[in-house]
Parts: sequence; structure tokens; C-alpha cells
Amino acid sequence: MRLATWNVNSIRARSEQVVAWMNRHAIDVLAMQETKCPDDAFPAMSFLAHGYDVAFHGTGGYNGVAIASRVGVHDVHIGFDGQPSYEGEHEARAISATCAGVRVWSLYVPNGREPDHPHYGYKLDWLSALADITSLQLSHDPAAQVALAGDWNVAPTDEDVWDVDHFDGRTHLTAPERAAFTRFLDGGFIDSAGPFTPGPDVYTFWDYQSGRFARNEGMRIDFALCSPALDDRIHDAFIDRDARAADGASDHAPVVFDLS
DNA sequence: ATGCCGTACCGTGTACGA
Repeated sequence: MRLATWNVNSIRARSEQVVAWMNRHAIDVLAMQETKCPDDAFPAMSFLAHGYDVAFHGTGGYNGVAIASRVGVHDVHIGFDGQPSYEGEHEARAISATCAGVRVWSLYVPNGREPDHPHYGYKLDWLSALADITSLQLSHDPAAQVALAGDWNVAPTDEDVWDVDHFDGRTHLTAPERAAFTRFLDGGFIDSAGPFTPGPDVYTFWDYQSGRFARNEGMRIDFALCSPALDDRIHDAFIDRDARAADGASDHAPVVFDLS
């Protein structure tokens, strides 16, 4: 089975591009983030026409998550218990479903904006609440096959960014964000792509501006944190830079996982 | 320097992304 995660940066702008990519790479399950699309406008037909079922959750022009699968999408759940709200709203940042026995999450972690912005505290709270619930679930069922896939908006190590100095005073690299990410690893989840995509200079996001992609000035912020039972099945992973290089591409590249 | 690029939205500009 082949599982992937991709921040698509608007599904309406590139649904055909995404489905063509899934067909080309024989993707069975794709977790998508930043669909930027309310549910009543989601281009479900693009997926259904190619044999993919799709579950989606979007409330407007921001955020939005979805899971497309050709091996079933069952027990769809929106958000998670204890999910913090922002300015009174539960944002569309989490969806989960069971696909061929794997509990797949599509997660769009809040950006944080600036370290002194309320959004930053919201980001830390959001990650903490998610770590609480997912770690608890894993402790209750250590054999569970779970993939916490998505755009984590955290660069866990200095090697995960092109220039540490560039991010001085900004989000994504701060110690509290890294500690929030590490809590998932402490809870038993594993960065399953890591061993197959060694750095340095290996990224999943490149800003549209300033020719960042052409100069390979990027960040590694997209991950699937997998339970041990699922990690045991993963025998390969890669970041598809060609998808980022395409005309009209998202600013993120997909991360692909091959399971036995 | 707060723009550079790209997307959404009652939209001829602003918010957001990272």
C-alpha cells in the first residue's frame, strides 16, 4: 500500500493536478491539507471519477483538510476531543478515517504567525491537546496502526531549514514548538520518513517568493508520525520534489510512504 | 525593505501563509 501526505494549498486551484499525481504514482491514500475550500464547494467528483473516495472538512477560504482513498474511507471523524478553538471557532485542521485498517489523520497544525502573537499560544495548545489524545489512544492500543500525517508547521531540528539565522525571532524553530513536536515522539510515534530521506538540504516546503525552490532554500515541516505497528510496515519513503517543480504547483511537496 | 508569490474573498484592496 502507498500512503502520502500533501499540503495542496487550495484543492480548487489544483484538484486535477492532485488526482493526476495520485494516478501517476499509484497512491492508495492521500492526506491533504490547506484545501481552502468549504464542504459545499469541494471538488469531490475529481476524485470519484478516478476511483477515489474522499472525506473532507472545510469551513471557508482558510485551512481545510481531506483524505482521498481507493482502499476505503471509513469511520470519518472531524477534529479531535479537546481541540482548542481560535477566536471562538473550531478551525478545520483535523480529520481522520480508517483506510485498509490504518487510522489515517490529516493534520494542518496552526502556523503561529509570530512568537508574540496569540496564534502562537494557540499552536502550542493545539499540539498539546492532540498529543494528549493520540498518546492516550496509543497507550490503550499499542498495536494500533496510526499515521499522524500532515503539515506540522514545525522544523524539529536545525537541519530542517535552509538557514537557521533566517528564522531567528520567527516561528517554526522555537524551543517550545520543538518540545511540542517531541511530545509525540515521547508518546511512541515515529518520524517514519526520516531514515529514508536523510539530510542535509532535504525539505518539503519552499516559499513561492525569492526563488526559494530554485535555490533549494526550504523547510522540512511535513511529516507522518506513525505508531510502531505501522512504522514496522514502512519499507520506503520519499519526498516528490518533481511535484513541487511543476507548473502551478503547491508550495509544499508530497511525502510518500510504501507499506508492506 | 514587509515586498518578493500565490490563493481566497463581496474584491479594484486585504488577510494569510512560513
